[in-house]
This record gives sequence, C-alpha cells and structure tokens, in this order.
Amino acid sequence: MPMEKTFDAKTAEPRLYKMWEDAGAFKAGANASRDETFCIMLPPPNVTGHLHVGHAFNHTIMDMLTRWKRMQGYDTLWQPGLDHAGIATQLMVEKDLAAKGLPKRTEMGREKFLEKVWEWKAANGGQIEQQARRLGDSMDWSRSAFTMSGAESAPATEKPGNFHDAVLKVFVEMYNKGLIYRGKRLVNWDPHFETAISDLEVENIEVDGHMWHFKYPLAGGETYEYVEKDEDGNVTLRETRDYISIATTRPETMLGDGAVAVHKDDERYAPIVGKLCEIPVGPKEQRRLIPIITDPYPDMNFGSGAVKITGAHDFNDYEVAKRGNIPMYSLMDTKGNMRADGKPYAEEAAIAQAIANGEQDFDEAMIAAMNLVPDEYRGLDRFEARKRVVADITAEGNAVMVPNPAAKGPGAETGTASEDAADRSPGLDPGPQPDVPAMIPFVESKKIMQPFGDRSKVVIEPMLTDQWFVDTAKIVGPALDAVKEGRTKIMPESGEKVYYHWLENIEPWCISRQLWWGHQIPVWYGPDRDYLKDFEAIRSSGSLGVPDRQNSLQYFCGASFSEAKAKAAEYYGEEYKIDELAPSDNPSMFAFGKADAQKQLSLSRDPDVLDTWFSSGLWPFGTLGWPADDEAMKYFPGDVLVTGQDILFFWVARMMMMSEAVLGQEPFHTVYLHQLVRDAKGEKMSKTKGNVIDPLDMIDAYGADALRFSNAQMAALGGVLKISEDRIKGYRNFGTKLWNAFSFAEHYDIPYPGDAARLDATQTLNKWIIGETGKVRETIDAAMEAYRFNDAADALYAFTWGKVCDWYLEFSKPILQGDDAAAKAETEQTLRWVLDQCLILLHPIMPFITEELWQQADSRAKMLVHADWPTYTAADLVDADADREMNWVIDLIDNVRSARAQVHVPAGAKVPLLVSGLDAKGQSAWDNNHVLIQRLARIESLSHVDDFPKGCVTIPMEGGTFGIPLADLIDVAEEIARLEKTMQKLGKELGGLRGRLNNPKFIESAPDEVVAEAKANLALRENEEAQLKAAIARLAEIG
RNA sequence: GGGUGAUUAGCUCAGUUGGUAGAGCGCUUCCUUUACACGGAAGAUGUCGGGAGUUCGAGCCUCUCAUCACCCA
Repeated sequence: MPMEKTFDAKTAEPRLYKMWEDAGAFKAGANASRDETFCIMLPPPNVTGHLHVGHAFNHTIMDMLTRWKRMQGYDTLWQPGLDHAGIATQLMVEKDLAAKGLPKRTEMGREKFLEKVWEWKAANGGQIEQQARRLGDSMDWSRSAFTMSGAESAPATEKPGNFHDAVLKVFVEMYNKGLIYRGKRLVNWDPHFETAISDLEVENIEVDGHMWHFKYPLAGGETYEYVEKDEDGNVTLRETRDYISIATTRPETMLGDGAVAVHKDDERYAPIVGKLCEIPVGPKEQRRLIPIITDPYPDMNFGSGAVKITGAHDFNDYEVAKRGNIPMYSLMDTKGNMRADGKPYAEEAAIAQAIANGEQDFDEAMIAAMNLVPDEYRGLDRFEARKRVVADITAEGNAVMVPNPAAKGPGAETGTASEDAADRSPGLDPGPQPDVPAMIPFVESKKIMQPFGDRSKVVIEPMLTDQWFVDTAKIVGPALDAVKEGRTKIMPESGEKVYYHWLENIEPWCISRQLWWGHQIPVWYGPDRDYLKDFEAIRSSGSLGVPDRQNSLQYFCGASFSEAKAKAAEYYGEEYKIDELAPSDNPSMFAFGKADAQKQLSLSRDPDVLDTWFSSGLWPFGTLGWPADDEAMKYFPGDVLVTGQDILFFWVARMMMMSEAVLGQEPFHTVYLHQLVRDAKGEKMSKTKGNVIDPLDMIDAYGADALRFSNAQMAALGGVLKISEDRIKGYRNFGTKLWNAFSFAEHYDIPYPGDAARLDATQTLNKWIIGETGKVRETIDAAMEAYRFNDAADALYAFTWGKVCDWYLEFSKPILQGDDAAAKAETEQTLRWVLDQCLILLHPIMPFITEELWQQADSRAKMLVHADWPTYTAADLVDADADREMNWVIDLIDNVRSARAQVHVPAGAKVPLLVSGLDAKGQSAWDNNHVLIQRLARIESLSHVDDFPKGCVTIPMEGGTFGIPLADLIDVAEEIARLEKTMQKLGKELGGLRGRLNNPKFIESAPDEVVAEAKANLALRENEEAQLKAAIARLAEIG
C-alpha cells in the first residue's frame, strides 16, 4: 500500500501508543541490556489535575531522557503517580457535594466524607494520566503510585500500595529522633479552609489599604513633653501630650495588644518608656492598660515610631512579644470571626490587667483560653469588627486628627501630623454634607502587602495555634551539603544560589493541617501522670478531657494505635487499661473510666492530617515500595528531577531533606529546573486573560510530535518559555518533511527489508553523508548529556532537513536513476541507513511519526522504541576528503544558483559554465561530481578558458574561478553592483583580519591555532578579492 | 527592601572556558521541475539596551546607568 501524503497523527498516535503499552515497552527494565539504572520520578500531579502546557513541557523533557536512555540499554524507570493534594481535593469534593445537593462535609462527618473523596477519585481522579498518554509519555503505568495508597480509609477497590506506611514510618522515626515537635506558634491560618498552611502556600499581594493613626492615652492622665527634631537637630515641634500616637493597618487587633513598643534610641518617647498606656477601645470601665517597652523592631522613621504589639496576630509582633514575654491574646476563631467563647469581657479584662500589672503569673495555655474581645464585638466578622473599632475610637476622640483638605480656611495649615498624604477612610466617609469639618481623622491610603491563601484566595490570618512542626534546622545540613559538595547538581546554576539562600534561612515547617483528606497524624493524646494524681476526683466529677490544660498533655506516637498503646501502657503502668477514644467530630482529648480492677484511660488521636508536601517529600522512595524490602529500590537514588523552579522549595528541597533524613542519601544527582510556560507574548496564562493554550488542542491540531519538538526546541537552560502555535505548526511541517523523505525512497522503489546496515561506501556522496551522520550523533548525545535539549533539537532539524533532504536526497537522484548498478545499490542501502538513523535519533523527541515510519520496513528486529542507540563517532565515520569535496560541490552549486538568480536567469534555463585556472583538486572534485553539479545548478557544460569573455558572471571558488557567459542576458550595471556589494562585505572581513595580523601583540598573545586560522583565512579572502577585482575590471570594459 | 535573571534581525529566541553574530516564524522575488506548496530556489534586515573599563581582541568578563520580569520579605 503506497504511503499516505502526510502522517495522520490523529489516528496513528493512539494506535502506536497502544502498541507500545500492550507490548510492555515502557515497563521498568524494558529493553535493558546493562545493569546501570536510569530513573526519573514524575513530579506527581494533583489527583484533581489536568494536563497543561507546563506538564507538556516537562513531560517532554523527561520522556526524551527516558527514551534515550532506554534505547541505550539502561535499566530505565519513569515512575508515574498522583498526589492526593489535601486542600485542592477536599475543596473539589466539597464543591461536588454542594452541586449535587448532598449534605456538607461537616454534616456527614469524617468517615463518610472520606468515603466520598475516594469515590470522587475513582470516578474523576487522575484524568491527567490519560492525557499524558496522548503526549507519548513512556512511563511505567503499571507502577503508578498514589500518595494516599494504603491509607486506613482507602476502599478495597483502590489499587493496593503502601505509601501510607512510608509516611507513618517516617513521621514516627522523626518524632522519636526529636525532629518533629508540637508547639504553639504563630502560623498562617486560612479562615476559609479553617486550617494552618505553610509559608509557601501564602501569596503576598499588594493591595490598597489604610493606615489609621490613634491615640493611646497615658494611664492616669499623665503628660510628657513631646519633641520632634529635623535631621540637623532643630526642634520642629514641641507640645505637651497625654497620649502616644500609634499607626496601624489592622485596628481590630488592638483588642489583643500586649504592649506598645518604641525603639530604645527614640528620644521622643524616652520620658514615657516603662509607663502604662490605655488601649482606647472597649468598655470605658474596663480599659486595659499596657506597658510601653523598648525593642529593636520599631522603625523610628516609620509612622509615629511607636508600634502596638499584638503577638497573636502579627509575625513581627510575635517575635517582639516572645523577646519581651508579652502575653499574646488570640482574638479570632477558626473562621476569622471575633471570638465569642470564654468568660464575659469584664472578667477576662480584669485578669489581663492583673497580668499587665505584674500581679498574676500566666502561661501559654491560660492566655490562649482568654477572650479579650469586648462583648459588643464578639462574633463579628474581622473586617466588620475593624469598621466598628475605627468608628468607636473616632467617636470617642482618640483618632489623630489632621486638617481637612476639603475645608478651605486658615485652620488648614495647623495640625500635629507632618505627613500630608492624609485622606479619609472610605468606611468613615460621611458623604456630602453642608458643613465640611475643619479636621478629619488621620487615615493614610497606602499599598500594603496582604497575605492570601493560594487555594482559598481569602486573607490569611496569623493565628496562634498548636501545630506540629518539623525542626528543619536539624535536618537541613545534609541537604545543603549534597548540593555544595556537588552530589546533587541544580541546573541552571542560578538555582543553587536560590536553594542555599532559602535553606540557610529556613523556618520550622508547619506540617499539620486541619483537614480530613490526608495522612492523619499518628499521635494519640493522654494526660500526663501529674494530672492523673487526681484520677478519682476527675473521674467521679465526670469531667472529660482537659482543653484548658493542654500543657499537661502527653503524646504517644506510633504507626498504629497498638504501637501508641504500648508506649502508653509503659508510661502509665499496669494499673491502667488503655483504649482508644472513638473518633468523633469534636473529640475530647481523652476520657476516663473504670474497668474491673483497672483504671480505664481512653486516648484520642490527633484529628489533623499532614501537609501534602510531607508525603510528596517521600516520593523518591515511597514510590519504590519502601519501607518494604522491594526490588524496585534498586532505582533509588534516581537520576534527574525535572520540575518548575517555582516548587524548588515546596518540593525539591523537602525531598532532599527527607531523603537525607530517612535514607541518608540524596534522591537524585541532577535537578533540572525550568521556568513557567507562558504564552507567545511572554505573559502568564490565565483563564481571565483568555490566553490559555491547551496542549491537547495543540496535539489535536498538529500532533504530539510537533508539540514535543517545539518543547524540546525552547528548552534552553534557564530560558524563558514562550509557547507559540506558529512554532508548533512549523515542527509539524518538519514531521511532514521527514515523512516525505520516506515517500522519496518509496517513489524510487528503494527496497526496505528491515534494519539497514552501514556499508563501507565508495561513493563520495555516501561517504560524506555517513560522516555527517556520525557528527550529528555526537552533537546530539553531547547536547542531551548537558541537558541542552534545544541544541539537540536544532541539530536534528538541521541535519534531517538541511543535510539529508536538501542535499543528500537530491544528490542521490542521478545515481538512483543512473546505470551504475553498483553505485545504485550502495546508494540505496546508504540512503535507507541514513533514514533509519534519522528515525532513531529523532525518536526521543518525536516518538510517534518515527515509530510509524520504522514499522514500514518489511521486518524489524525490534520496535523503534527499543532500537539500539548508535555509538559511532565522527572519528569513525568522517572521510576528510569526501567531506571537503562535497562541501566544495555544495558551495559551487550555491554560488551558481545565487549568481543566476541575481542576474535573472530563468530558473529552468540550462547554462554553459566556464572555468579558469582550475587546480588538480578542483578538477577532480568536478570530475567526480559534475553530474550532481550540472543537475542541481542547471549547467549545460563546462569549458576551460584562459580568459573570460566579456559579459560573464564570475564565481570565485577555492581552486579556480568559474564563470557563466551571459552576454545577452546580463545587465552589466546590475552585475557590477552585485560584485561590488560582495567586495564590500569582503573588505570588512579583510580589514578585520589584516588589522589583527598586523598587530604584533596579537601574534604574540593569541594562541597559535588562532593565528594560523587567521592567516589561512586571509589568504583565502585575498584570493577571492583578486578574482572579484578581475571580474569587475572585465565588466568595466564592456560598460 | 533583599535576591535571581533578562535586554541580540520586524516577532519569538539561540549563541558552552573572550577569536569578530545564528535559527524558526514573518517579509520580498521567482518557481507547481515526477518526495514534499505543511514545498523548492534566491534575497533583505542587527552601532548585540546606554556609558565606562580590562584585553592584541568583548554579545560573552568588570563597573555603572536605564528598562523589564520573576521569587522572597
């Protein structure tokens, strides 16, 4: 059956993929002929994910590497899988429930909800794995892993796996080594999902905000002399004040203030340091007084120089509060509303005051339980509370006032504030009024950086909560060393600097999440022994749990309850019978009972789950069966990690730390980082902008190979990735070109029995193309080894199109049509060999079209996907004489064509060719190849002459000057112009060369080979120049 | 504010220890010549962001300025 006109990617790609998959072509170890392994771990996409251009890009790279190594006979594994993606998945399923009108998550309860998540996963999850097949990814699908495999909640219908075991084992081991701890710290809290999130899951976005200026009156009506000076020490303001002025962007957090801080060098406030001031909000009778302290944190030049310290709601304040042992009062609940729990405000405020006065001791748990939100604000949304607080303070006259720019009058120039950027808070705008007030509250409009949840898009609230942390400072060392000592290399190199910078300043990693979908933390809580002294009293009082005494908790960590129970039994002694408190939505911390002769103690499991990245940090070995003794562990450590640079910290650094901490080894020797894939203009793709390119659309339109080639071609190390449909289209055309090269072979009835062997060629053109093939194979391997995929792609393109199609196939025509049977046979076989090499070398980038063409042979030893990657070198295959000769031929043809076109010789016309002073080499090159030259340059005949006739186009060549006599056709002026233009270009080059060679310092300092090259070049150019001069002179005679 | 990178042909980008600039697309002209119009042939276009320095020699190294992008505060 004759070949189709073009490759039909739409039908062929699924067919070919099925063939490979059915044959097990991608399985771990398939086609292995040596022991060395090559392993790439696919960065697991979210189970909710879909293939986007970023995946398409890095999959192409991973697949190129994998296919390349597999063809080289390595024992390869490209390990696929999915990430359970805690927040994203939980969100997706909750939306799904809402859309179907089913009960909410909180209504159905944990167990039922997890069932729904697994159901959702079975029905909708992992679509990306089907989409990846369309790209041609050669992953071992039979090994596809899931970060929640083997979890307690997993239904029996799920594919078995033990990733959960790995997660629990690592947690327990790290806990036992003291690398994981529980603590009360300020964390980023997402009020939408009601969970803590890590620093990396927060996006800081600049938004329009306001800075309010308020007065905190001094206790007891005390006053002081407030003096402001300019840079030269001249007094610019002096007044008596009975307050300290505070600037804040978050007035609602004033309720939790524990102090006001000023810099110790700030002379303005020196008189009042150590005194108390009043928080100007809340019921007048219970105004809290807080101390004025010094700390290095306040910036004297920013705002008033005085900062309110709210340790529980701001990261900077938190550090100040820790340093100064300032109580940190939490004001909000998990939804970001003002707290409504605890005792009435009057009671709480009285205790707080006693603490501030130093009359009462306090501890963390006690402070945490206190609710200092005044009764009238309790339960309010945080932003609503802000408005109310601002309004109340202003109404009471404690807002700093400035002249109203809208009010014209003599009063406009007075006022205490030096800033002039005052405006009115939108929330306070009274609207058009007949009488404009002369003074208004001082509210600056300014850009502020506000934290948003990257999933929820709501404003993140710093919250003081009990969370689990990895003590990253303790495990970061080996991960740093691995890169510093070169055991792991990050490409491009700039990534290493960024990596160091982050790891050297690493913060503790908050790993607990208040979610349900994820690995539940394997820790059970019980009371400490001290607490149990009162066992009988507590039991008989019926009290359950100790939420107000968290400090007396005891943790029992184990991979299962029985492990934890064993630890608990040891801790509590034989008099206790230990069991597990049934999980419920709102568990007590533990419970007591009496069972026979024993005291009964029920422990509860921590309801939180682990950060998704904790489990993905184990991906490099958790996918290989660890902790079981699995044969697949031979693939650890893997080789290359290919991923976007945006998850260098999220994931790469954590894999490094976790692999080092658990297995004492770095998980890969190379990290290949790439940038975000953007649109053709370099803009981020987003749904709102409408510039999203769907890789599947590109595959539909141009085939996967074209998309892949485009990806490979733009994979310059560290480069900006701009995907362009025009380019993809261009590489589709490239595929067609390759296709047509095979049509060519078919057209000339060249036999295609199967794997073509390389001949020791006798024909110059065959020797030449074999040498070119050797060169390009080396270029490609060198490029691949250096991760310079764009160089590999460019080399393949230039070879296939520019060498094989443009020249070799054209050169072969006269022989294929000729009578020299031996030459014909040799050329036929060489042509088949060269085309086979194109398929092999292109296969890692363009797997589909190459396999399809490969299968056209009558029989093959192996599928192309398993074909042997060549090892021949340029040194083996290049014949220097053939190389020189063919390049001379190509040069001559180019020059004749160019001359013809410029003097408008009709394309079809055959012209005679003259030559003068042809040397022996030139003569022999002509003799060997005149058929090719005559055909491709449309030459009728060659005659030797001593002098060119008048009106002759001149073509200077190495070894002789050629000419085309065109007396009738030639436009003398035009030809002179052409030659002069060439002379000009030549002149520039000659100038440079002569300049260099005439400079004695160049001769002295430049390396010998550079000097020799310059000299040879000069001789060549000078010869050319002479020929051109002669030609111009000849033309001048006619003109 | 800190960090990283970028600025090369009309557009999008390469350019690997400093040796005198390239590709694709687009554009112009010609060509349906039996592999291919998703093609062939020919052609035009760059003070390599500005300035200074090191060097025999700088797109590449150093400094500086300008503009832009991204990451982290």
